[in-house]
Amino acid sequence: MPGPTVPEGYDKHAHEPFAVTADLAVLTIRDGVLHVLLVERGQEPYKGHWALPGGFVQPDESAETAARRELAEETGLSDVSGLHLEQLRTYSEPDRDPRMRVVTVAFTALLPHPPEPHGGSDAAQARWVPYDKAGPLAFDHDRILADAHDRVGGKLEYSSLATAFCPPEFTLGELQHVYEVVWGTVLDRPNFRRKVLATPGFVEPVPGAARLTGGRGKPAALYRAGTATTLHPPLLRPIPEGRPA
Amino acid sequence: MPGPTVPEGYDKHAHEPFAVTADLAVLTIRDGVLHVLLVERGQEPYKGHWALPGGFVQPDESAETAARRELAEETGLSDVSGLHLEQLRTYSEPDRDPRMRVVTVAFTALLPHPPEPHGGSDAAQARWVPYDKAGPLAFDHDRILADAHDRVGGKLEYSSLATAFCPPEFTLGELQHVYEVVWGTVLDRPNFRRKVLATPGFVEPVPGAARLTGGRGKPAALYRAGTATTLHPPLLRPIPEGRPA
DNA sequence: CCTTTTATGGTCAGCACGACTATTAGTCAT
DNA sequence: ATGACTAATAGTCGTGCTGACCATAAAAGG
Repeated sequence: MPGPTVPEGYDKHAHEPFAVTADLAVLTIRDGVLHVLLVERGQEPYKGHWALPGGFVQPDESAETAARRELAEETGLSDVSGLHLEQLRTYSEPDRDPRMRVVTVAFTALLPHPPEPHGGSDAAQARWVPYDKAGPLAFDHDRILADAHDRVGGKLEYSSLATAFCPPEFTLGELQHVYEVVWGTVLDRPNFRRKVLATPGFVEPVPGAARLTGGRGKPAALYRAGTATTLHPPLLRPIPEGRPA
Repeated sequence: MPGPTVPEGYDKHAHEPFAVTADLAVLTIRDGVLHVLLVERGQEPYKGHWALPGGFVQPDESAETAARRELAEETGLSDVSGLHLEQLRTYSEPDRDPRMRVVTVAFTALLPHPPEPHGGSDAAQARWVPYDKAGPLAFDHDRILADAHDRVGGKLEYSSLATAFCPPEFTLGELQHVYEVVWGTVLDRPNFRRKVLATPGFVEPVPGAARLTGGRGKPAALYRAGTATTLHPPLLRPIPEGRPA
């Protein structure tokens, strides 16, 4: 395999030092509130500021691989293979890092059950922070986080993404809670139920008359994520339109 | 501004030579068929193969800026400021370029009226190729192109993206044609009309009783793109579901 | 003048959806 | 126990969107 010398046909400008990182917007629901995983930076720049977890892509990694590796490191989870990880977009403004040229590929990760506050391996410290209170972050991470929230909120409409926030077996109430928390709305429970059950492949009941205990009220039937990835018809969020400008 | 030396807090691995490129999936409709802009590679690797247009991101550019610059160069258009350009995703597999580590940020561009076959400035030659006949492309460009098509097809449902394929003033028949060509389906004309006109902000009529000539049949009223970017409710494509696997 | 073509207008049944009420089945406090 | 409370589930009903049609208007071409 040829080394990193410049082959003919490539402009030499290509070898300006581009560093490539993978940053993660890890979202979960804790205590009924949307939370995001943040780390406190221990180095300049933005030392002491909170930031999205992430790190450099290694020479033998894809950005996806790097993101999953970072996710495992930061969350301390042993098995991140089943977690939902999705590329968000790439941020490449020349001045987004004051020190050098860093292009970051941002990812969105969704976790069902929040692993305890944990301490990342290399990161200074990592914490779950309510999405609303995720104050000014380092670099352009505020925008990345906002983009991630937008993307997730939109994908809830036409994909079965909401199940990624839920454990393997969940109740329809838990599923509805995901929509309400991410969208910041309140949904009608019977109507939500009717819609979900009428969407083929969204969820499938757990046959063994399984029921969930623990809370008050009538026990709820358990469901598993179905085989469908896209929802037809979509589950539209209430009245988000009306801003034609 | 500090030079490209490694500041403390950055892992030295960050400085493995990552080249960053911006590649474009430029789509348009010619003669009622979806076309994509391809260039023939004049250099190894993949010399003689067709590929998506693109090029290296310069040190002072964002990927978006580089993409728009490349778009102007490849299409020969003087004004690309009004064209729809959207980041698709980033492809970073370590072996996607046999020579060196190249991370590419892919973009999708939509053109209303196809500029003539043109000859790009630096590229060997550029041609409009029907989407169906865009044979095996260089690198992983087949997948990029397929991803672009998927993305565009999906965004037609819930955004006013279709107007980006149309000239500033267009008929509802032309707009419908965009949907039919991208989706590969046939739509009912009266129903399409009713739906589009009922969606606030999608299109607005050109007041000056303007009408289009040139073809057979009754002249059609002209419309402009409205102010809305997202469609509520969405314009769902017929029967694309049913594949729960 | 008649056919062809395309745009536009309208009808009608089915059903999806929102709003709402009712019932069931648990926990908890007294 | 017993009643209050909570949450899940079931059902109803009217509005409005949708798909499948049919009909008419306005041009071009023979």
